[in-house]
Amino acid sequence: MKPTFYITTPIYYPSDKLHIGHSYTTVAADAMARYKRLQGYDVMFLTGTDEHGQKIQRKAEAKGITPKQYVDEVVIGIKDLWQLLDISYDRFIRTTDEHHEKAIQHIFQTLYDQGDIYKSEYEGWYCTPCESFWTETQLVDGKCPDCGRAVERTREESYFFRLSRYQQALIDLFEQNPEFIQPASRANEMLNNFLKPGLEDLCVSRTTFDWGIPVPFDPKHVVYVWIDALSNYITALGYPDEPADLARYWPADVQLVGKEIVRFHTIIWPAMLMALGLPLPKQVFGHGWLLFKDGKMSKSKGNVIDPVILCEKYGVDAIRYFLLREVPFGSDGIFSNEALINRINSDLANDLGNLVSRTVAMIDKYFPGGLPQKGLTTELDDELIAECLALPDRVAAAMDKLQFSQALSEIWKIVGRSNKYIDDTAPWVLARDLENQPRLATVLFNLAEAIRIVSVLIQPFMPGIPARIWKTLGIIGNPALTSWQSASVFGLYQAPEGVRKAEPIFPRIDIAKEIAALDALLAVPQTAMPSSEAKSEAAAVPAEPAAEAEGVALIEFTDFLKVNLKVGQVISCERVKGSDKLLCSQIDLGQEVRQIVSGIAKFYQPEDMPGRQVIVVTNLAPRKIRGVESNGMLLCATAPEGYRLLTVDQPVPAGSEVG
RNA sequence: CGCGGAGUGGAGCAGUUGGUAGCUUGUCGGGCUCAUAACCCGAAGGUCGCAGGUUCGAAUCCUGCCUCCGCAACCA
Repeated sequence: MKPTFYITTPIYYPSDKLHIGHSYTTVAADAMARYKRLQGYDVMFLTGTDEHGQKIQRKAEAKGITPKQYVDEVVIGIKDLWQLLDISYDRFIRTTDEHHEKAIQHIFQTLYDQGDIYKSEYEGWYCTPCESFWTETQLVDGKCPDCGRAVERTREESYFFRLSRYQQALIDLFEQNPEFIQPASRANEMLNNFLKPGLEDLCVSRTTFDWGIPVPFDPKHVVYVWIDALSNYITALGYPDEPADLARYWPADVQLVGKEIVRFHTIIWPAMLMALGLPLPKQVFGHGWLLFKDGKMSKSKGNVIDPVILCEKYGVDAIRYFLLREVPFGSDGIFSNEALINRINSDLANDLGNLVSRTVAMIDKYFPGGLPQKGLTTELDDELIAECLALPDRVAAAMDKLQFSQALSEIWKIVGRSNKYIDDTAPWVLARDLENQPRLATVLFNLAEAIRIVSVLIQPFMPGIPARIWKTLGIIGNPALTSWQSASVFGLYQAPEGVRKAEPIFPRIDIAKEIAALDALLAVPQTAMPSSEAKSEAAAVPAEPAAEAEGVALIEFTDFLKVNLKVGQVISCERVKGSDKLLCSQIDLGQEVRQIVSGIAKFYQPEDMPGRQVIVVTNLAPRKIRGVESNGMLLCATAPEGYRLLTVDQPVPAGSEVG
């Protein structure tokens, strides 16, 4: 029987459009799954969606459809995205699947029956209009952080999971299994921040919304995200009533998560499994984030990168290559259009693509009838051959640690070595003399062979390109030359029908032109109108339901007129005490002076503010922020470099209408 | 003193059983012409955040400090 390999991604929350960060995790998981399959493992690669909760319920209500209708639409888009990115998942779980819902009820009941879940009261501050609970620390100036109105101390009946019971077992787990959390530094974070200070029992039900799985014995409660979502990794395998796959694949070999949810996956999840008497996953890998030059990617900064657009422009394989090569898996990395294009140009077009082109061109030119297999070998060949033979093990060593970047870097050393080999052997010089034919044949044979080995080994990372290389090398449809095992042998190449010259597999990109186009495209990802270049497929592309939910609907002119905008002049400005983001300004609006609080302290100094003319929304409901009353809003552009205040290009009287 | 991460040639990064500081990209010079103005070679460029300490020897260990970033409450 084949050895098994079970790998998971988190299940994604379909309330927002997925961005490059989600793609990053999923592409990494896919590369690992493909690698293991090629090695001969019986692989189970699971991904899916976490579809319950208040936020989804509200989004659906806002659109006037049921939550289920809402998530059904979004899931179609997500699956299309995975198809676009060549994600080879074996199973896609949705927490609204009937089997999952039953399994969750079973888990909840089991934990309750054995005393791991108990009923108690959740004490907090309740805002009646918002129907929301808040903790002490979430309150703003003692008021509801959503609406600013008064909250009342309330107790809500809730079910709790006895997380505290597993504290010592978790500490032991961390200390005795350094492999459990990767990278290791994250284990310390968990130990110091959460485990050693002491674990509190976890509230695992809610009564404030009903889009969720009902607690079986108390249906006014729904199961909260912890048990509902985390359990997907076992319910997807049929737990509890169809245990065949569970027995086959559980425990998971590795569970990939972003670093922001390491805590849930290494504390709550193992505790739940302990309570259920199930083995723990062998490893949880918390990878880093893709950041921008100015920090984390987020919608509020308006710089979410759309994977769909990138794939259309550069091809899936190039994007996957960039994601896996640019940043060591586990660390944070910076995403920029320049970095992307530089990678594509130097690694893919110049190094690999050009190597294939020049090799195929020479074989075609010097041996149009086909390459003789054997020729004259010299010492110049030894190093290339030795490095090719050593490559598969190096790749395997890196992959087994999920070091995709390192694995690719090893492969590219051979690409570089091959380019150098061409210079060392100078085939065009050999070609001048018929006597050198045997030597020339060997040189080109070795090059074809090195390319063949590289093409086999890049399959996990770039699912599409290898076949194109095989076609041009004339070895497509010959499994003996393209199997994973064949990468460990040097000397297999043969192409009875000769090579076939083809278009470059990775065309070079004109940097300056592309950067400008990309910046323009990606700067407005939220709008309903894709630019002409993206339009062709964006219309057919999945992410639409989510995009709509982002509120891009057209409004009537009369709606626009509801917003009252005026030009104001800043009279004075000071920091809001105890905040590092807020400035409080007195603004002259002609008829009156307004106090307005803005989150721009990172980008503007209080002393630089007086005298500035700004655009003010004057008819916003007053709101206390950090205890300071704010009567309006200053309009800002959210540039990659930070917020930039809107202003007028010539001074105008304070209080001038904008419209 | 809330928690955590990071500071290495222009940029992005490697670099822990402490022993002459590496890679990619960029710049400059040279070579080649099979190839996607691609490829190959060479050069310039760093007191490894700062200050102490341990050591024969520290980017690497210890102490203190500085700066940046993320998380946590504040961006109407």
